[in-house]
Amino acid sequence: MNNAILSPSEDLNYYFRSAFSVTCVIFGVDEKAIKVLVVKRQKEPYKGFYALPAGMVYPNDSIEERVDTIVKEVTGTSRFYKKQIRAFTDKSRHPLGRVISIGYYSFVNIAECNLQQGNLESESIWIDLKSVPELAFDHNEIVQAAKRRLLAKLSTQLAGFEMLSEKFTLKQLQEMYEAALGHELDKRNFRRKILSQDVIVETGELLTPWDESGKAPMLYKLNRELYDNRRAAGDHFEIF
Amino acid sequence: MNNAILSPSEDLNYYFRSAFSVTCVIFGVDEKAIKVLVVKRQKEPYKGFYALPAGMVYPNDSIEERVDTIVKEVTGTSRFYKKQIRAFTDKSRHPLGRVISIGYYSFVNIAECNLQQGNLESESIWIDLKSVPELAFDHNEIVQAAKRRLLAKLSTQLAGFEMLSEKFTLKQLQEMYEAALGHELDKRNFRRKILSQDVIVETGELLTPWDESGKAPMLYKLNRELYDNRRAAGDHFEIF
DNA sequence: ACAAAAGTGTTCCTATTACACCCATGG
DNA sequence: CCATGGGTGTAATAGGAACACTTTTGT
Repeated sequence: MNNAILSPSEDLNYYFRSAFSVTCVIFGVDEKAIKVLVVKRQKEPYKGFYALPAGMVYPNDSIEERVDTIVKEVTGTSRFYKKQIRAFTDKSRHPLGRVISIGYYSFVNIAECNLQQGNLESESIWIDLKSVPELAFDHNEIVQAAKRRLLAKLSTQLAGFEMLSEKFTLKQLQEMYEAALGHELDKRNFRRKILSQDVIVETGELLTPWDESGKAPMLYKLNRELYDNRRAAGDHFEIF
Repeated sequence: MNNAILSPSEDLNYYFRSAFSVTCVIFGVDEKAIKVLVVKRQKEPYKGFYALPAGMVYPNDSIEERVDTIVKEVTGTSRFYKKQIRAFTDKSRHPLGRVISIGYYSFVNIAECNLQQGNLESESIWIDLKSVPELAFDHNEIVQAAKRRLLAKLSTQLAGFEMLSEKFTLKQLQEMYEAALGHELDKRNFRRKILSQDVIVETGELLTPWDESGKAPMLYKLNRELYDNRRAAGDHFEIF
């Protein structure tokens, strides 16, 4: 294509020949590891490859709503956090034409999910973030970018509650952090630092059922209102 | 438009009716303040409003190259840093159709710039980041996002050298940081912290010409190779 | 000799780290 | 009563913040 030979009117129309999609990196924590949701592709291109949940977006559809729809559809839960990573714009990233994709990362609680298993449309599994296989399109690059964002978020802020149940033990929170950071943390220092932020509060309930020996641990929850207000006021809940 | 009435073949084509643009938030430092480059629009829509430098992107053009072209064209320099902010995707952000814009922020040295002044195409000025007027499209939102990124970058990392000359005094570096952070810094602590990172090195030259009284200050420069290598290795040059 | 800016060390204090025992519960 | 995990405090250290004077140069 040569811009110079187009007349002004052809020119303007020519801009409106691109498409965009959204691509979701959905994170959860399980077995003390960070997992990513991938879906086996049932059709070309990249048939048989695992890929991130993604979808084309119609010109008059909202991007964010499209992401919400995809995350809900594929996980079966509507309690999740999401945030845009960036646009992925390689010219050759999609074989069907110029399709730029807006990447999002998302946190869900794996225990609350109901993956659509075994139907023709999708076969989805949680894979360990440390052993992501070769994925379709540029999805490995998107996972890498998402991983950096997850790391940056959790290593500087008190966040990621959507990967736990609404009520959680401090040990579960700590294990999520250890999985994200890739190293162990001191129990006492961790509890002190978290609780000093004043937004994680006791519920008064103990974890149940409790099969282990010893005392059942206290359940805590996020004071979401205080958290959101303080974030809106610029507080970053720095913890490391 | 109603997706339900489209046949599958019409359906696929329908995706390819969007356009995208790039929008650049170009930062510089001058008079101990962070400035943003804005251009007065000579045509509709938003004729007469100030806007960020931006441009539509053809379906087969590279986004990043388009950004480079725009930044060079509007500033007249080709020494700059740039990084994607995110995609701005509001359905109604552009009156001519569905145009999502990929936002970039950029650092340039204002002293090295040659703005295209007074021609019909553009009238561009540096405005203080603290007093940005109402801009065209969703450009105020893009400036806000860019400002947060600039703050995050400079307040956690040793960065922003592209806003200074290749050789700079530590005082100039400090004043850039003070402008970005919005508060003064202790000279001795600042120098200690910066130099302890080992990537800012003396050139042996003194700043010249030197009209002030007293001793002319030492010029320093970034050891770019070491800096890039250490960044590639995951070093974040945290300084605060 | 004086005015103006450059350049340099030390002390104090706060924040982070490292570390070990008692308690409650269920079998 | 014993095995297991939950829950708590303190001492040592390192890093950040506060702070003032001497040196150089041009007028």
